[in-house]
Amino acid sequence: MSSALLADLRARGLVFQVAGEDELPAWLDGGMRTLYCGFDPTADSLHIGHLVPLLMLRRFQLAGHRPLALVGGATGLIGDPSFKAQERQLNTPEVVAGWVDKIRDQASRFIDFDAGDHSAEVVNNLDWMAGLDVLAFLRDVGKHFSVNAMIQKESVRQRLEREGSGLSFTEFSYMILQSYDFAELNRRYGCGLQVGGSDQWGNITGGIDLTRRMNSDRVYGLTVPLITKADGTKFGKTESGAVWLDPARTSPYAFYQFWLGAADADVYRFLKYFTFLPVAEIDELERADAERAGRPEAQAVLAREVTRLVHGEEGLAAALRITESLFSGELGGLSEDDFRQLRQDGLPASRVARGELPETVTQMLAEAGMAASGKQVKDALGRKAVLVNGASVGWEENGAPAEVFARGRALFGGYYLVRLGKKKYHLFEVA
RNA sequence: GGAGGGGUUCCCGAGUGGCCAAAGGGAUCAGACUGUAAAUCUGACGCGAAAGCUUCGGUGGUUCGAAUCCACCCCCCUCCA
Repeated sequence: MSSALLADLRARGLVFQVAGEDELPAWLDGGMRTLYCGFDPTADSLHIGHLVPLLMLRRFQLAGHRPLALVGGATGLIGDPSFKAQERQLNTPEVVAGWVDKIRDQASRFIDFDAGDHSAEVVNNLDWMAGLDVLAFLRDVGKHFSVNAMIQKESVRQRLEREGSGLSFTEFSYMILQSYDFAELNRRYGCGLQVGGSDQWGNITGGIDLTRRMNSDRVYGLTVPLITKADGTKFGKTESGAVWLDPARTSPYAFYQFWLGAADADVYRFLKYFTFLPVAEIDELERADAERAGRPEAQAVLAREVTRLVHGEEGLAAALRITESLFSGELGGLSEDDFRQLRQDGLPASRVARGELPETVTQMLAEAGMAASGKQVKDALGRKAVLVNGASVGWEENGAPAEVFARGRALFGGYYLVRLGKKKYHLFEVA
């Protein structure tokens, strides 16, 4: 059942490195296997950079295996130095503990906890690390690690070689902690495979070695590739920062828009990475798009699929509702109810008292978060790139927000849909 | 403990007394072109509507004037012990 899974993963380009390549297919075919992937709490939400490994767990579960999602309550207190340019700031245990809870809930949505013998589980490495005493750790675990080998790892090389940065013992030890996780999960759950991002290769192989030494068991590792964009810029960033999985941080609408904006050069790859659509279907879509010459459909498919995966049917419906009303036609078609709905569905919105309008339009839009600074709004105003309920606003009106947001220009008494540039919308309610 | 090197605007990285809100590149934002693409071209890019205000690790000082000079402090790196 599982060589087929591996073949599919390869076809999707999801396999970057494999530890134990020769035996892994047979091992997977040999029955239900347990695998894990770790997620360190470095914020109160996961972001789309975590999506590929998260979906990986699900892919394995769908193929009949048992996934463990590990939340790094302990490792999150230390900080992974892998390929990081600088030493990281430590977070307090209270803060990390709070993040652990949130991330546990998020990760849980992607795996099935009610799947019989291959039901997923969420584990926290703080459970076995918290009670570990230093001497036991150094004697029983540390003794298996060769510093000579550790400093050879590519993941820390930069920190060791580059002038201007350093590596504390704390972060250097991270690899040992993660390795110990693997050995511990192997002991507790018979876990035999760790998946992770390509930056985790060093940590994964460390765990494989430790498991062999401590448990005399042969275990495997698999990394997924780093997601890149054809234009060389970093994947997963928008002007407002990371794209989060938490709807309170990145609304389903913004999430949907992010994927919709995928470049042609990336979109078919992304479909393979981030959706469960069969590869053949994706290839067919690519062919059709190429023939059509014009606007491709792939972005819409990608946005729909991934938004549904992360935010469910309801989140997707909300995203589509907003997208359609904003980008495909007349605002006139919207009812007062629709405006309320838009706000609820995640369109950025704010409420201002009519008596408390700021002195300038730039101030108003910047404060609403439509632009990083008033300067940017100024630029947009000067280029006729600001529309209020469809009507262009010029720089000369900057000093008169009361006129720009006059009652007579409102929709349904107090709604002003402001557009800045081509894609940024904000709903103002002036009462 | 000793010797040396370094901390500049989101990032990289110039800048050693006025011409510096600070070169250049990247990222980002806006415009044109388009498909809510890509590439390209244009403009913006510390904050502010403006007057003006606040920056170059920190604190003091020298000077008409400092990112640039001096003192002390903090942090980082390299080598030696």
